[in-house]
Amino acid sequence: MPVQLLKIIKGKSEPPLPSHLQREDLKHLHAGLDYTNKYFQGVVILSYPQTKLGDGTDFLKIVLQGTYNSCARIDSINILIYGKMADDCAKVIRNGDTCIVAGFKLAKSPTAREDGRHGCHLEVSEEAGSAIYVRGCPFFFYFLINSFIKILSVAPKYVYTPLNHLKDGTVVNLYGIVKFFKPPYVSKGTDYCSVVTLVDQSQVKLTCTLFSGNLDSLPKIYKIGDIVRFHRIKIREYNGQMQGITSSGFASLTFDGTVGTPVVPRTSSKAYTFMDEEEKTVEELRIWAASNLSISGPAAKLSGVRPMLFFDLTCQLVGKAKVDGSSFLLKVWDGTKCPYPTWRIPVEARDLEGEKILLHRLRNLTVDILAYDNHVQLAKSLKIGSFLRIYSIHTKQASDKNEDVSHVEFHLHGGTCYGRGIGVLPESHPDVKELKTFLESVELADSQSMDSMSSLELDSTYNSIAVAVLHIPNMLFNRYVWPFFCCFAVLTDHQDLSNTELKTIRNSRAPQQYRIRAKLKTFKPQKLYQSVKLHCSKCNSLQEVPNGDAFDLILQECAVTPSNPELHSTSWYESVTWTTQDQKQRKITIHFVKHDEMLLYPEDTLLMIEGGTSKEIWKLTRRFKCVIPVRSTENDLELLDLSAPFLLQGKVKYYGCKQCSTPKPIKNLSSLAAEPRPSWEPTEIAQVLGIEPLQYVFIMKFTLVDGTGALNAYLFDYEKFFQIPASEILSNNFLQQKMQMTMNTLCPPGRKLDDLPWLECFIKSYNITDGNKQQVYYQIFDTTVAEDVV
DNA sequence: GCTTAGGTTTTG
Repeated sequence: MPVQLLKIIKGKSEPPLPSHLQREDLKHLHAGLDYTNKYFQGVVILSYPQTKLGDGTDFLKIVLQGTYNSCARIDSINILIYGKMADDCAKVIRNGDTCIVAGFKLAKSPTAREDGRHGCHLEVSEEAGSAIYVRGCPFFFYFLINSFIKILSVAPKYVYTPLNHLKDGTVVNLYGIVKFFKPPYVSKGTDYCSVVTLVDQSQVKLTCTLFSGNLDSLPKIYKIGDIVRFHRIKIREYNGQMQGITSSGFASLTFDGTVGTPVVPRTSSKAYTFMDEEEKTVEELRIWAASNLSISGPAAKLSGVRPMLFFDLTCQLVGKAKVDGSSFLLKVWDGTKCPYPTWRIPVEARDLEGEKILLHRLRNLTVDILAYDNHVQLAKSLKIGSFLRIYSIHTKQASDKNEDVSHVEFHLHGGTCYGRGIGVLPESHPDVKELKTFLESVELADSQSMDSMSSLELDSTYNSIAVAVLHIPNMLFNRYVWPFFCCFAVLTDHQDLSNTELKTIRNSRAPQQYRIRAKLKTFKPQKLYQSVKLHCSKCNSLQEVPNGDAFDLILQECAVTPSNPELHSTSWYESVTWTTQDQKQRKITIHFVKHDEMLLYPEDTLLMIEGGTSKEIWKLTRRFKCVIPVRSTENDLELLDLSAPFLLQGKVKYYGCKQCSTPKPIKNLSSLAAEPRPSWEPTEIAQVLGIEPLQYVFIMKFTLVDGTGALNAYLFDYEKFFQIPASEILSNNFLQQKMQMTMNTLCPPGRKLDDLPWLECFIKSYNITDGNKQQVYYQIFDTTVAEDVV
């Protein structure tokens, strides 16, 4: 078997390689030497399409990256494979596979000057007695390598054309804010169609007509104000205006347009570039839109519908039924009750799809929506239980025959004017999460009331639910609109204590607990970011959060030590080395920790990195679950100095206590990796690595007054007081704003003492002995800033 | 490779 697949079992190849073979390093390959008993090992980083030579011989060229040469400038070599072996290899080899090539001939590489690879290439064929052993790279690893390469490569530089610079007959990339859209619908041709009108800072509008046979490859726009990035859209002139139309290779990303929400692209494309620069563009468009476009507030609820209007409804599908050829019935609910009697469309029981019990139980909360004509096909395909946004539903008032009572009808008329149509929202959509939670609370209330109430009483319960629901859109609105947001009260947990005057507290012995009513005269530090510290719960020490420069310095120092190739690709991680494309040609080594080999998701993967900069590490944290910076020693990988974070997850750097940590071998991570679905919790990682984790904490000094006296109380808070995790505030502008707003409300700058708001909170007193002097201190506890609306 | 639609409410 000249081409053989190997498995690695406990670090050894299975079947074992012939014992006479010796491994040869890339740098020892020189023309004219004898390589009969040598083999070369490398990772496939590129394979060209299989071809035939002039004489009909099969031919395959692949590129291997050596794994023994992490310092060398040239780290890859071309392998030319001839005859049947080329055919065999083409069938099994993929990027990321480890290849062992034995019985090769060495020849001068004619392309070395252009491709920058080794000056020689290896030639192999069955006739020459060569053998190739391939160790398959698990698919997930292959996927990770590609993700990794994409993140750290110099990404192709896309140029984006402003909407006022579009020219007829060009294919361009562009950004825009969605001013109007038709959700994808079935066209009269072969494809789905979606019409999208965009606008940007140039105030110029562009209507794009997008076609695709694949519903998924059209942009995932859910509301006006979303932001899109289109690649390779063709510009044409139509009726004297520029028009966009899908061209081959069209791709799109869609973002929520709300200022302050995470910039996460919605896309069906697995391979897309999205870097800091793109994030900045989206944020700029969001800010521009917020002050230049009027984007409507929260969507309507069934409890808010009026007859004779058009509205968009976010709802869940409970039942569906065919009515006739040109109309289709959708039974939906959103947890609120329509204030008018609504029509019921009679259908045959056997035509009605949906859970009978649920349909009956929710009969007073569901409404019948009739979808016509072109919407029928899409309506038919909807899954019961899915979450929908139905655009431009028409409510019509009509009287029942022979009766005076009128009812409201819900029509989704034919055609796509005004964006009329149906969109399926993914479960991950924030509005769906919100709706789901609400629906669950309604169902719960419903099932509880079912036991004790008659059906007549049930109806009145629904009415009261509907009243409660009316407040929800306001809450939604205010979460993101800061000028209307205010926290004006401080709530406490223990309701049994009554208020104590500050004078009384100052005259009492410690330790004790009190509830107080006081004003916040002043607080320290005034620069709020200075209030964030790192705390060790074991030795109770506090320290400043190291700044980013310190981390960079440590990384630079570590990068001097090259990665030790002996430590690459073990039983529990796979390693890849990468040379940066810039002048410095730095080596970066990534060790992907294996867990369940079936897992395909970078976002669940932990990796260790050697030789990266902090910028590269942050890039990796955006795509992978955890990043641990490490360095090589002779025998093992180890953590860096504990002045550097031992782990990065999301936007948070996790530090360990220098006094209390006793770092254990990195190998201990493999025990976590062996779990079926590791959660990679920072605390668990810290534990197996022997790290005593430091926790981010807010430390502040509040000077409180109440007319009877004043006292200084310390705030020591991980999350509870501000409802903001201290760990996240340093990397999140939005949270910083929120904290500043909270403090401005508790202690408005420039306000006289009389005009300050009253706060209620808990404080406890305690004694600190310093030498022979005893002093009483006060600390705020069990207190949360309440959010409310002015 | 070509078509589909090309925003501006149905008339059930």
